[in-house]
Amino acid sequence: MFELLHKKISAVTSVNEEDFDYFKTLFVQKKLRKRQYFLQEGDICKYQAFVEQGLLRSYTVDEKGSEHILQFASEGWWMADLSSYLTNEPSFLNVDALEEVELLLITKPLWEHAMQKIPALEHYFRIIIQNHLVATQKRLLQSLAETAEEKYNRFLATYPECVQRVSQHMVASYLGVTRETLSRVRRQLADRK
Amino acid sequence: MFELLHKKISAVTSVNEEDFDYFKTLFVQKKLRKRQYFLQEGDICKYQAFVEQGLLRSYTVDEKGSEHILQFASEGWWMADLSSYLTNEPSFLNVDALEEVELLLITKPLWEHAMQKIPALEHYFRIIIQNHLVATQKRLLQSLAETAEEKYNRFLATYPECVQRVSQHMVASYLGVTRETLSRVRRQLADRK
DNA sequence: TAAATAATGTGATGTATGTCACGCATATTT
DNA sequence: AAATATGCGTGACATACATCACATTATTTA
Repeated sequence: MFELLHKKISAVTSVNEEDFDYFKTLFVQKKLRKRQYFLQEGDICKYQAFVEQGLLRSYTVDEKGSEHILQFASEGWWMADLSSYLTNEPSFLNVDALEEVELLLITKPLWEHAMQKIPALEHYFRIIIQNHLVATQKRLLQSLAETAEEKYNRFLATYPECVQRVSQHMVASYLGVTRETLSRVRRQLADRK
Repeated sequence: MFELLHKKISAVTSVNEEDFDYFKTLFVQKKLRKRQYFLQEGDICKYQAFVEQGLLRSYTVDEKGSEHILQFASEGWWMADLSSYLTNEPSFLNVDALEEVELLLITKPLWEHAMQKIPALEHYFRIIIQNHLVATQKRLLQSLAETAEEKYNRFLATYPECVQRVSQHMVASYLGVTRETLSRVRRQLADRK
């Protein structure tokens, strides 16, 4: 049950068996049905989730009711409203399951305790947060510089597996365009072929 | 010369004097004139910079020649093309000085060596990178959800000091609108008062 | 202090994308 | 199997913002 987590950590750093055995004890398992919320706007995000199976999304809903997806998370990724998790303030994100999911949950106090006790774990999280930051910065600049078509092409190239698993409506609200615009972009691409 | 760095680290974690004395030896100092490049697109980003004095920006230039600012960094902040710094690949960002600046520079091998040797430093960087990620995620969602006027108002509220120090052209290219649009937004706000 | 450069404002016009409305096909639920 | 919800495509029209062009005012720099 912790094979994937062990594999992901080992890809970045080495944690000895004893330390990892301890780390494992800090998690609780949780399963969610498709469409079920992991977190709703306004809740305090008590847990960070490691995705063992399935697919989640985090998103905001603006005053007009439009959804804007911040992140998809499939097997091997972490998901939370980081801001709420760190500060204990109400979350501005919603997180829900796009497929049936199996999660490993850890609270902030236990997470911090583990990192403090095991420097290799702090190293692991520093690295993955850093990579996440780099990816988010690139996405921000692309969202400022690129047209709808360029964004869609880049998404296809960057997350080919994800395109198979989520609806176009989801892709559109990740890219920051309407589903109608995405539909037209797709037709233009198809016509040109 | 290292007072500000010491203060910033102490605000997050505690590093004993001996460790900090060692950490200090890993930096070289650098001064830049206004408008001088710290890094140009295509260069390898060999150094991460801690800003002791002055103001920098990082930005991309798209095919049409428009600039998109990723970040401003004033006293107490870190600046680099993180992606290039971490991977040793050519940077896609430009970084230049908006004022005369004094920087403390550290290479990646020395930075990593310090973090490996001193867990409190890895903790410090994990925290600041994490905060940076949270801020970048919020900005990304806001850039998708908000109008030009809302973005400008939020910028005013979030970075009041920065508005004093940079031109409107810079603010506009941070917000992802043209300088003309920003000028019109400002007039509407003034007229309404 | 003159000349050059950069910053800002503003009108006229263009355009990518959003909004609204509807039809059809495919899942999902009862 | 019927009823309902969900996803996707597409036309007509609206609009926020970009682009282009030029004038005015600050700020450098020679």
